[in-house]
Amino acid sequence: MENFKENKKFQETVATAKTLFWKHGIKRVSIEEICSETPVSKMTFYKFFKNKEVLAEYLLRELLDKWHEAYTKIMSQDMPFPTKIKKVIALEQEASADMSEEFIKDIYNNEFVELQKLVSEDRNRYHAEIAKDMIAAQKRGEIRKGIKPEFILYLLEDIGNKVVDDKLSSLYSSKQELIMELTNYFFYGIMNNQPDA
Amino acid sequence: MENFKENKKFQETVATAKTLFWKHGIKRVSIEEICSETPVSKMTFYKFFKNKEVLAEYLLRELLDKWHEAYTKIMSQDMPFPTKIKKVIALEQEASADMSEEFIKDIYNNEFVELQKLVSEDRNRYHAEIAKDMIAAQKRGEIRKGIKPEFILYLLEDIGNKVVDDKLSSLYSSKQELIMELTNYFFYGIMNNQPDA
DNA sequence: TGTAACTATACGAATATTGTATTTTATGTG
DNA sequence: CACATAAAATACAATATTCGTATAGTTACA
Repeated sequence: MENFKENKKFQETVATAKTLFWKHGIKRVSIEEICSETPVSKMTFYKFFKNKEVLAEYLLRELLDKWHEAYTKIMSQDMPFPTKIKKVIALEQEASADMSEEFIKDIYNNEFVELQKLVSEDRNRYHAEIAKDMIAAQKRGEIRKGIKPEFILYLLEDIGNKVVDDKLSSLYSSKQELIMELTNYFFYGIMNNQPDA
Repeated sequence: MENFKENKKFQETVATAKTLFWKHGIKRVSIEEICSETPVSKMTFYKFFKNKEVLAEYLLRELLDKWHEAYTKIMSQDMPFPTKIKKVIALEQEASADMSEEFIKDIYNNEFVELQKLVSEDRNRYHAEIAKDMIAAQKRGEIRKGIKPEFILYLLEDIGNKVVDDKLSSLYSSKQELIMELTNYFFYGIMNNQPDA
């Protein structure tokens, strides 16, 4: 696959797709809509991406990489642990701010198998890293001594499951809200000293 | 046409449609989606509505009637004119709060001719009424003496045009924002004593 | 049991979308 | 200029989706 990242038309196409996907989800947006909005001809589009899902994959990968980079940066900084946690939570919030319910649904729900795979693989990877950071924090006394590292990993997995739990989801008006709640619950729940809300 | 307003399935169908239309606009929502979400069979749907646009018409008429009722109520109350204006503006805001950009686009833009007709007819009707109220307010000294009644009507028409002006729209991140700005501009612009923001 | 309201299923027709092929039109670049 | 490159425009077959209707089956219930 060629690398089009410097290509102007490519960048414009990706930008349009991001706007539309974030607003309406993936299913409700057609390739032709992306093309006419950009504007770019359909032929050029297919030069860049095999199909709509591959484009969504590209965007999602971009998002996850950015998230990971920001997370690593926060964790590597020299600041109190609770401050880091707050920043990580804010990061989460920021990333999902302009994301529609529909977009998240399209990723978690149905037909886009590759996207689900991408997200779940990434989750595993990042969870391992987060767990590592948490264990290190525990050694430094920032996380309660009583918690087993395996339990932290378990909790992270569990959050992933809870996000797609319909019963729990129905208690919240949006997935973002639920994700925030779970993120808060996780980080504050394991911390040594509860910070002020 | 039969009157189904007491029918439970009818009410459920209308409720689902409202949720979906308000979120995604009209074009992006299919009849089948409304049916499976409600849930109601397609046959029953077509018993209620000839097609999607007729359903949207029903919802829009409901909305416009409610708006009008609330407006009349505010205007008939005994309170200072600036307070009324504020309430009317708040009403406008409230009505469009959970409405997506997409829904407004679908009404103003393109293919749904009947909806546009409905809105423009209503606009004329309500404009006449608003103008009447404004002229009465002017008689009571609540609106600047210098303003001609015809100018008020002209302004109201003008607002309708500005809403669909792409050049102006591009200055705002959403149609709602633009509509609010214009509504504010109109009401505050003609008032006798500028109320505190 | 009968009837009214609704569902389930199936289906043809219309539309929309996808993905590709072919031909034109710009846009540089030596 | 001439040539190469990139993109646009157009057209098109293959699918997929959506629409609207017909028919048969189910449920609720007086």
